[in-house]
Order: sequence, then C-alpha cells, then structure tokens
Amino acid sequence: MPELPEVETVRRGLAPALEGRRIARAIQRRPNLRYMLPERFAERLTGRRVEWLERRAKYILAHLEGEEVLLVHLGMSGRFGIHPGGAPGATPGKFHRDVAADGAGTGTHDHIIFDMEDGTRIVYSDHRRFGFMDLIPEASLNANSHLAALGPEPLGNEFSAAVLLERLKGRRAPIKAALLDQRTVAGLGNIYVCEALFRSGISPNRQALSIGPQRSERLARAIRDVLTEAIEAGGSTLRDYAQTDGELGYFQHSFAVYDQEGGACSKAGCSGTVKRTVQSGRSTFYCPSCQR
DNA sequence: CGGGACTCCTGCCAGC
DNA sequence: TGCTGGCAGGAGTCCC
Repeated sequence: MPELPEVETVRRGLAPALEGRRIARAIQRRPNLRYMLPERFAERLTGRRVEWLERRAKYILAHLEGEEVLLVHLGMSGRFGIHPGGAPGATPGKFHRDVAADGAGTGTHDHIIFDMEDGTRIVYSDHRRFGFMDLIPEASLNANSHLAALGPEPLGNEFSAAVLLERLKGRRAPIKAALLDQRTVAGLGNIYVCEALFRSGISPNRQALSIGPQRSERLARAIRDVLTEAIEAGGSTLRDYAQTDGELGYFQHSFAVYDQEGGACSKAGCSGTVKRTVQSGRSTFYCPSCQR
C-alpha cells in the first residue's frame, strides 16, 4: 500500500472531485472493510458536502459538512477511481439505475461508491481489504485511536533531526523497525524506509539507539528528500496501486535499493551489491558495503 | 514497556 | 496447463 507519497498523490487526485461538492448518494456494497463500517454508513454520507481533504500520515481525512470527518486508510491495495459522468442519472435516459454506463463500481472489489451531485462517480476498491473507513466527530479527531499516537509529519515543521534523535533514544529495535513504527515518524513504509536508510548510509540492522546527532541529521534529510521527490513523481506504482485517474506514478524507476536485489550499488565510488534480507517478516533491501 | 511473531485478505508470479 | 508456495506498499493484537 501506499505510503505517504502515494496517499498524498491520491488526496491531490481526489480533491477537485470532492472538495466543495456534495455526495448525492453513497453506496456500500458490503458491511465491512478491514473493520465493520459504522452504523448506517452510506446513509450518513448521502447528501453531505465535502468541505476539504486533508492527509495525515497514510490517512485521508474528508472533512464533511456537519462537523464530521470521513477517515480513510488505503491499507495495502485500496484505491479510488474517478469516473466523470459515471454516476447513474448523470446521462439522460439512465436515471435511477445502480449500474453506471461504463460499469464503474460493479467489480467484485468495488466496495464503496460516492455518486457526486455533478454526476461524477468515485469508486473505492480494495481487493485485499486491509484498508478501512470510519466516520468520526470533528471534535474527537485528535483523540481517535488511529491518529492519536502518530509521530510527527516528516514534511511538516514539527519534524527535524533533533526530534528524530529524541524519538529513537533508548530504542533497541533495529532502525528499520523503528522507522516503520508510525509513532516514530508518521507515513513511512517499507519502500521509503529502505530508500532513506540507503541515502543516509545507515544500516537497517543498526540499533535505533545507536543513531547519534550526525546520522540523525543525514537520516532526517534523506526522509524528507525521498518523500518530496516521490510526491513530485506522483508516487510509486507497483502491482495493484494506481492514481485516481488511472495514471501511474513513476518514482519506482528511481528506487536505489528497493526491489533491486543483486543490482550494483548506485552510490558513487561504492562497488557493493544490493542485498535482500528479512526483518520482522518484511523484506529489507540495502547495500552492506556503504550502509553502516 | 519494548520488541518480535503472527494475523487479516486476495492476487500474482515463479517453479515444478 | 494447472497446482503450490511464497510474496506483496499496513498495522493491530498477542505473547514473552
């Protein structure tokens, strides 16, 4: 799933179709995603105007009219498709049919559908169903269990080398695991952790507590740089992820180590080979020769 | 409490 | 061609 850059790309893709627009009808095609959907979920969304879209870590927050927030996590395979004029009723002669003219929203894994008042159909699909949605009062947003423990936004002002250093202090876990923990820094996932560690020349096996001010400086910069570049590239496209418009991000062509097992290390002057190992059940890619 | 293993679900791909 | 096992961008829960 999408990590921070992919989620940000999705947010940007959805914004023009949702912000300031009303949901004429929401449809839920199953009672649960990863978790049970809230009571009367579709009913409560129907007729509501979306004020604005925000991203926090890997979450998309749709602030709704009426002081409620639709919280969305894409999990591993969640995606939104936007179909202009795809809603039933958008085309004369097609009124009150559940199926859009182009069939959008009828796939096995099309779980949630938003028919906007301008006729745009927005379809949420998620074949692995690790994603989820919730509907929560605006006032309790910061107390929400999904959001409360999140670490600093790596692209925000609250993140710095000093903050990172503080958050790694005393932690015996490998730095790779510490960075995947959303309480350390919010929004990183397997790809960008591998890439940031490579850029900063830090071994994924190094204990988090052994990161000093200098390495923290390099690591914080690498995290910011790699995320920024990935967002500019429209995210990374693997297997089952695509942007809202079906276009593909292209940052995957810039991976230095992720999924590059056996490849030559791209660091200038390094003759190492990219290695794959497994840490807490997840693949780690790194160059043993220049990452220390 | 910190940290690691296991789990949820489905699809795809390599290898036999 | 068809089956099987392994793997996938996440993260909550359980257990030591």
